[in-house]
Amino acid sequence: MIAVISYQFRRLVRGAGISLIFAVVGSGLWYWQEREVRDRLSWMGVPEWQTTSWQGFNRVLRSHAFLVGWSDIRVSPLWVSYALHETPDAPIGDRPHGFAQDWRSLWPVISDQYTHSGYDRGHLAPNYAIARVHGRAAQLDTFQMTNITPQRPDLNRRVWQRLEEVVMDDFLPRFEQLRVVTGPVFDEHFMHRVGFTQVPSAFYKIIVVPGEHPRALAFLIPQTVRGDEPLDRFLVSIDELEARTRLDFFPRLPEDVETPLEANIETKGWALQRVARRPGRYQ
DNA sequence: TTTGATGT
Repeated sequence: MIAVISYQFRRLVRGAGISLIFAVVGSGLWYWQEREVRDRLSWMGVPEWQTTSWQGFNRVLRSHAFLVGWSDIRVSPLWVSYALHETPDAPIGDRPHGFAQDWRSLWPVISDQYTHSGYDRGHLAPNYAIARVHGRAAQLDTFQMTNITPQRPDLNRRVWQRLEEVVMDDFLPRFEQLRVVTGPVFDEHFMHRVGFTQVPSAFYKIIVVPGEHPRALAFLIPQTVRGDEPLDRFLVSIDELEARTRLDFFPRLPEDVETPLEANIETKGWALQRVARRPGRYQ
């Protein structure tokens, strides 16, 4: 009798041990692969939230060519991170007709909620840039609703479009490699929602030239723009964006590099005066 | 060829 119990017990222990090995090896592989993907799609670590406030809490959603820091509280991305490199000219895929619900958002975020809201479905990871550099599957990912935020048409179709065009037509040929972090800025006195999604009061975009001596340009653009403003009017320091978003950008950057890069607005070498007033393609 | 959307 005792012999039978002890045999079954040993079998149970052995089974548990094998399960544990699978769990450890499996999660180790997941962690290693996830870290590799994050390094490829971000720069110097994904944005971290300041632990003293709930506003920055987010979880990382991974797509083919970009990462999304998703907030279940704002029902919105807080940041989107992607990499760009020069590619030969080739036709890109057709613009898809609609926007897809993303099963990873806890609350249902549906394209219809934007209809007649007065806000565009504004891309954070841009359709054209991602399609050009990363191909069709990545392009389709940008039409997931977790990559979309409510943007006023004069921002989305004019200033934001002009900025994204300058990134692809000027900054990328000039520097060959770029890392971009972009996202919304919220104002606690402006609590309007589209569906479940909180409407941002402004948007930021940080463009980084990686390397031993990194450069960075940061923009903060309010919803209320007319559309024809010179782009350099919206330049800010990364420190200011960190104060407004309660995020810590590039947490793995060594402090002696981070301090000047994030405190200063350094425009030398970007040839901004040549592109800041370039007219948009629409309206 | 090719950069944003809307709505019929």
